[in-house]
Amino acid sequence: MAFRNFDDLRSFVDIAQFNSISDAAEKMNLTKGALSHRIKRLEETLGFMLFKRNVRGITLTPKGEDLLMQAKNSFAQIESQIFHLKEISDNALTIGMSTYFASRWLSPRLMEFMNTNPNIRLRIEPILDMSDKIEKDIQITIRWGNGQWRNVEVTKLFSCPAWPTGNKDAYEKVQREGLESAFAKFTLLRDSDKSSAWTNWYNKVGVQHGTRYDTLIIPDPNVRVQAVLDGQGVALNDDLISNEIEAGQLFRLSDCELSDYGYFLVYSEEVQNDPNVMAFIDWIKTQG
Amino acid sequence: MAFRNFDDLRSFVDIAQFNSISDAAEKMNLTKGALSHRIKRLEETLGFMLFKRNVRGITLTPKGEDLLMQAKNSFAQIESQIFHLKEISDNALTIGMSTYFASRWLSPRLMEFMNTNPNIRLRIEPILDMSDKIEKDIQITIRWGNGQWRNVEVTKLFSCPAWPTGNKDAYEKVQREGLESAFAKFTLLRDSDKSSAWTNWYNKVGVQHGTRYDTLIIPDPNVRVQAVLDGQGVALNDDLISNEIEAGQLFRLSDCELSDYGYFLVYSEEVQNDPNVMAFIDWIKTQG
DNA sequence: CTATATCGTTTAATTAATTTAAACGATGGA
DNA sequence: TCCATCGTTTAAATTAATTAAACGATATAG
Repeated sequence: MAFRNFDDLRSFVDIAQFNSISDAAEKMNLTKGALSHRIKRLEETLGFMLFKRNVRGITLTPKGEDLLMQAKNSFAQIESQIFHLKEISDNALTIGMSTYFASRWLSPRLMEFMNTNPNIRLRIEPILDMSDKIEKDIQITIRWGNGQWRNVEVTKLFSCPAWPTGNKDAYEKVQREGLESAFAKFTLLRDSDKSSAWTNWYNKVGVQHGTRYDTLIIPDPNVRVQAVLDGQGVALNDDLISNEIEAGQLFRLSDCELSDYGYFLVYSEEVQNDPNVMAFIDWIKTQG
Repeated sequence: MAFRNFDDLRSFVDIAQFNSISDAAEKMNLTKGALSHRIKRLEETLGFMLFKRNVRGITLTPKGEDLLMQAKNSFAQIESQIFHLKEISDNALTIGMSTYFASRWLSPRLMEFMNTNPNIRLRIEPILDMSDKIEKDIQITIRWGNGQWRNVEVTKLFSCPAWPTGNKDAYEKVQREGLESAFAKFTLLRDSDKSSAWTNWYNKVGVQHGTRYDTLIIPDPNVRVQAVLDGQGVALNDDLISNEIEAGQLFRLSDCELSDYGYFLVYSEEVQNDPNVMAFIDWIKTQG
C-alpha cells in the first residue's frame, strides 16, 4: 500500500522544528489537538513512531530523524522548483532567438526596453530551430528567413539580405578563378536540411548547380561564422557580420544577394492577448 | 505564501502518467470530476498551468514537464526512504557489535539463527562505542569488557580473557629483555580513553608502571589487530585472534591474562518485551 | 454536413476528513 | 501535595473532497 500522506509529512517537518506540539500549534495557528491527530495518523500509516513523547515535549526518534532529513530535503527541492516556475510565469516574457542575433543585434538595444518596461521580466532563450518553441515557454521567436512560415503570426522586423561569405582564401579563389569555378569547389555551409537559401541564391545569380551533397549543416549561426573563418566552407550571411567584414576577416564573395530575406517575429495567435508580448512587439518594430 | 498541496502534487504525478483525466480516473478508482478538481486547485495555487487541455485528453505544459520531473524524483526519494524505514521496523532486530566480533565469532554461527527464525529480519550494525546505541535503532549490543555497565541489562555471553599480544619483533624483544624492560618501550594500544584494561593487567602481573602517555587509542578492534601486526605497538587481545596466533603472525607476550573479561549482551530493560530480542538472547546463550 | 462519441469542466448534493474545544491522564517541579 | 504543562482523546462542529449528472467543445464516422 503506497504512502500518500504527503501533507501530513510536510506538517511533520514543520512540527519537528519545535520541541513540543503545543509550541508548534501556537506558531502554526492550529490547536495542539489538530497536530496531535496529524502526527498520530502519520505514524499509523508509516508503521513506526516519529516522536518520542516526553513529559515536557517531544523529541525525534532515530527513524524520525532519518525521515525528517530526507523529507526536508525533498520538500525543499520541490518548493524551490515551484518558486522558480512561479517566477518565470509572473509577468515574464520569453523571446527565443539565436545567440547570434541576440549578441549582434538585440543586446545593444535591449537596455532601452528594459528601462521603459521595468515590470516585465524578460528572458532570452537561445534556440536553434522551430521545434524548440513548443518545448519551452517561449512567447515570441525571432527568425531569419523569407517570412514563409505556416500556422503562425509573422511580422517582418527588418530586411537583412544574405550573400555568400568566405574567408580570405575563399575570396582570393573567387578573384582568381571566377565565381562559378570557385563555388564548385567550396563546401556550402547550411543552417538546416530544409533551407532552400542556397538554391534560391544559385537561381538568382544564374549559375547552374546540381544537387550538392558536400554541404555541412551547422544550425548555430555563430558556429557557422566561425566555420567560415576557419575555412571550412562558405555560408550565406547577413549584414550582422559587418564587424568581421570591416576587420578583414570575412569577405563578401558576390554582389548578388537574397534581398527578400530578413528577420521576422514569429508568434502564435493566442499570445497576442498578452500585453507583455504586444509591448515587446511594438517596441522592437521601432528598432527595425 | 508557502506551497502546501503536496497530496495534490502527488496526484499530479500519478495523473501525468496517463493521456487523459478519464483514463487516470478509471485506473485510480476515482471520478474524473475529482481529479479535475485536484488539478484545478493545484494549478490555482501554483499560478500556472500544468496540463494543456486537448480535445481527446491532456498533455503536459513545459512547466508541467519541469515540475513533474522534480516532483517525481523528490517523492520517489521520500517513498524509498519510508520503505526502508518500514522494513527496518517490521519484525526487525538490530544487533550492534564491532566488526571484529561480527566477523570472528558471530558470522559463522549466524546462519543457524536465521534458519530457525526465518521471519526475523536481522541486521548487524557496526558500532564502536556505547553512544552509538541511542543514535540508531539498536535493540542489543554485544560488548567486550568486565560486565560493569550501569542503567542497562547485562548478560554474560562467554568469558574471553585478554592478554598482551605483539608481532614477532615484540615477542623476540620480550624473550631477550624480559617482560618489564620490553614493555617499558612498547606503545600500548588501547580501545578508549576510559578503558582500565591495561592498568588492570599491570596490576595483575605485578609490574609497576607509571602513567603512560605514549598510548595510541584505536577503537576498532580489527584496526587494532592490524596495528599490532604492523608493529605499531602491543595490545590486549582475546581468544578471537587465535587465527593470527596459529599462523605465527601474532604472539602471546605473557601468560598473565585478564580472566574476568568477556563478551556481554547489553540491552535496555524495555526491549525485553520484544519477542525477537528474547529469541536472539536465548539462542546466542546456547552458543557461548 | 450532421450525428455521435469522447474529452474536461462545472454544479450542487453527498460524503468524508479535519479541526476544534474541552476534558483527561501523566509527570515533574515548587 | 498541589499545580503547571505536556500530549491524547472524545465528540461536535466545521471544512474539504468526492460524486453524479449535466454541459460545452471538438474531432471522427457515416
